[in-house]
Amino acid sequence: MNGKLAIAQDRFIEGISRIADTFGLNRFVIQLYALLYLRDKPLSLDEMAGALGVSKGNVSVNIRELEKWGAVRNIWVKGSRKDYYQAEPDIKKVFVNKIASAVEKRSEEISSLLDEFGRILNSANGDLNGEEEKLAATYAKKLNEIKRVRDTVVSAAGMMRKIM
Amino acid sequence: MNGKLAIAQDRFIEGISRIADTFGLNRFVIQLYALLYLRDKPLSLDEMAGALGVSKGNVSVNIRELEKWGAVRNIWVKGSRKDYYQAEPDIKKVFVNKIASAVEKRSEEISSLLDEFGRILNSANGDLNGEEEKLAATYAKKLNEIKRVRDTVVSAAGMMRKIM
DNA sequence: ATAAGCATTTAGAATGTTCTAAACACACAG
DNA sequence: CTGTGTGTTTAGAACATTCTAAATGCTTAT
Repeated sequence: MNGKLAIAQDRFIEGISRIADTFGLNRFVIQLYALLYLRDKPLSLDEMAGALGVSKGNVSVNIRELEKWGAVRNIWVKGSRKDYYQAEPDIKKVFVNKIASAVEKRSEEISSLLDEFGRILNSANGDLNGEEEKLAATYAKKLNEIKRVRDTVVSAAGMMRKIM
Repeated sequence: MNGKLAIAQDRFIEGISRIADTFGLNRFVIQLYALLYLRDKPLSLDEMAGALGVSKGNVSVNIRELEKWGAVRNIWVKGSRKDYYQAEPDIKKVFVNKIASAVEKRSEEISSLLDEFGRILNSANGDLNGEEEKLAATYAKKLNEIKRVRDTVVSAAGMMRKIM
């Protein structure tokens, strides 16, 4: 491959994975997707491992993570016994879906945490002295505030899905 | 403090920090903010360290992280030489700002990465054979696609700021 | 001046995560 | 059958992050 193209590719893959890293995504998973996305054709495990300078086992486990995201799919290549993978071409769909579904999932976790918090607060209601009553009231106020934050974030994620 | 209130508080702090962790946020920073937010009054470093079962040095460094976010502020308490900190009460503002500004920052990083990618591609333009030309064209197409994703995400973040 | 009470910094311990190389299991070809 | 080419799993090495306890340094009180 032409040297400049190779440089461009490596630079892109490196940069994009470093950025994704700051959002808690596994750096190498993103590198894998970036490679397949840029190349826009099916690659085998060995080709990916070679292109990224990494072990085959590593590729094996992380490509399946991408499959779970729906970011990548297994391709049948006639005459080869190898597994080939190709990136889902609609990157917008992949990316926005990933964000929106992460938000929705966290939102559910928060909801159930808040429910539990509320239940414990209620169950404490009988046996509180004056000072504790005040604290319990503060907690209850906070609980409602957080619900509103959750709703804002969820609705932004929904909007993102719509305008995508 | 009443046992049930303490349980509610600990459960909340633990749960919320575990959730935030999956977004790449430091778990303990979130615990600190959650504590101050729930209590809704100024606490000293020692009180925080005690409440969270953690060293004072740890609190010292992470509370300043929260200050940088604008999530917490230093409070003067008459007659005490200690530093007290209180949570910014408008959690929605804190939270939405944090998300929106993270998105904006990443967006700039992506923009400059894409610029660089484009420049290298252009500079390669002269000396490409047929096969390489095709690859370069693919790369260029991808570059534009990513720009559109970036714009979608940025505009969702902006919207979130508006509806907050 | 000296001591006491703080917050901060630091060196390194503890913990958590990611990666590799080798072992393994399976399918197919000869 | 046996060997070869695959993908997967695994044990532990390499690396990165987070935390602590102690050292430090600053400020105030006496």
